[in-house]
Amino acid sequence: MIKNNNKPKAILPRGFKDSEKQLLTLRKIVTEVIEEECQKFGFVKLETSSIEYTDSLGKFLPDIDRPSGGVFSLQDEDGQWLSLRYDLTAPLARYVAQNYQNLVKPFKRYQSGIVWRNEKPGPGRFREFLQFDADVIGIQSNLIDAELCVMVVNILRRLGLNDSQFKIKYSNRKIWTSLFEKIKASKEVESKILRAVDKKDRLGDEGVKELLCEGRKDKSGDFMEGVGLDNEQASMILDFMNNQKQTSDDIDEFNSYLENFADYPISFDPSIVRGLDYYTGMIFEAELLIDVKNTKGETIVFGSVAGGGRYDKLISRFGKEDVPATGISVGVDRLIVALEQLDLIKAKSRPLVIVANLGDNNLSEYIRMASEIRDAGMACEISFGSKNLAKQLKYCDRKQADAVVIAGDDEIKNNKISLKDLKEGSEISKNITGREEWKETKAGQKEVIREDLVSTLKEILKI
RNA sequence: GCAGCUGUAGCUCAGUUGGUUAGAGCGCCUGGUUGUGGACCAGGAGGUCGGUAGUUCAAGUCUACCCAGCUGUACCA
Repeated sequence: MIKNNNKPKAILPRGFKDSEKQLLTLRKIVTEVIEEECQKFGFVKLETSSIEYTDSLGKFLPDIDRPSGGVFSLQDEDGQWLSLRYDLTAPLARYVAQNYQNLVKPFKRYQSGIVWRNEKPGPGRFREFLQFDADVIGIQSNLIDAELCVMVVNILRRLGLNDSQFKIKYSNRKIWTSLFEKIKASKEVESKILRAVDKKDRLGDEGVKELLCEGRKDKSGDFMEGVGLDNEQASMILDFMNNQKQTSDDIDEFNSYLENFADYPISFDPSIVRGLDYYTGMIFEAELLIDVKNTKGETIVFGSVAGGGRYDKLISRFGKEDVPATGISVGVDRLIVALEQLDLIKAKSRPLVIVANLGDNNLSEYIRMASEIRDAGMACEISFGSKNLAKQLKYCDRKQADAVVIAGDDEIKNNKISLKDLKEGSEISKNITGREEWKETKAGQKEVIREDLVSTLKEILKI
């Protein structure tokens, strides 16, 4: 007996998945809506390469201990480190810096593509996923940030969400500066505070406070050290984080655009922080307000489906002068999960007709019929395997075919064909219990003359 | 990375105080049916019990270590 010991296991690395018809179709539908909306706002499509030099992606240089911390990296023949992109913004910054002279400014581009992250996958979080980005390079004004938010609302509405099912929250990085001065926070502590505030949606005010002070235990009982602030400092931060009444010059300008969109669900929320270091001004996030269930049927905190903000320093990293920039990313796959649960999108596919094969002596006729059906815009395949009709019908069932053409020697001799509406047949069969009755009923089946093949199929498929 | 939990058939799981040949449901395959999908009936395939070492007359069951998965959490440009 041959042992399997040394053969590779047919399994996928964790955090990766094969994308099958359903997902691919939905991706296409959603992406088309997003792209159309971007085009309406004057954005132009760009595709950058999947691999970049690691150092142009950011500060994550491979080192000996962690050759790829967060990113998938490999070393080129000349010793240079290359990495798969982890988002679409860093490659955009490189592209703009590289082609700055030739670009029309402001440069508005959108891009849709797979990105890779070498980190631990969680429920609904993969190491390879589809991201969508729209960015504007070269406009200082916060009006364009507001316009991006309006565009996101348009997109979500067009995908079928109503205004009670999502909201856009915005804030501005700069408003924290004065508070940090008041509580005399060092640069390092500033980062820790923002990181704690960022967890508000998941941990609530209490959780954030624990993180700001002595630390907190997670669900498994593991203890996380806190920032070490005293009670008074923590309270000031919590008050600030929940104070909806603040403003700043940036926010005023942003709002002057939004005044024209009073019915848009866009509101200020100072607890929006988003990432770190990277953003320099306005920041925004699209949050779904619906209950989303995981594969086990448990309700989960879904988090944001889109987010972005202003990053005025990203392009100057390449030794150029500062270029103002702002942009938004959409997590398309996450959005699809939500839209599917709300039953807002369905993957429609071309109706499929199968020509049953009841003998190779009729093959020429089967091929002619298949061509006619395809010419009429339907999908059609000829059964080339078993001549057993039961097996062929089982195949039709599993393939979710809509109709089957049954034409054996008798039919062809008499210029007839039998057409079976599989969806109707499946309905009829629910009321049949006996085997003989089932066989005789030929549910959903009718006989027509050969010339009526295509027209009858169109009737059955309602096209 | 840290912590908790879980590893028995493709999937979901049962398996008694350690005791003979490790089971069930679902799924899969074949036949009933070379001219009718479902249901039904009959039969069948499929397991290094996560791994290694140990305790024992005897280990799926007990012990140690390792590995993997899940969940939480940290980091996340």
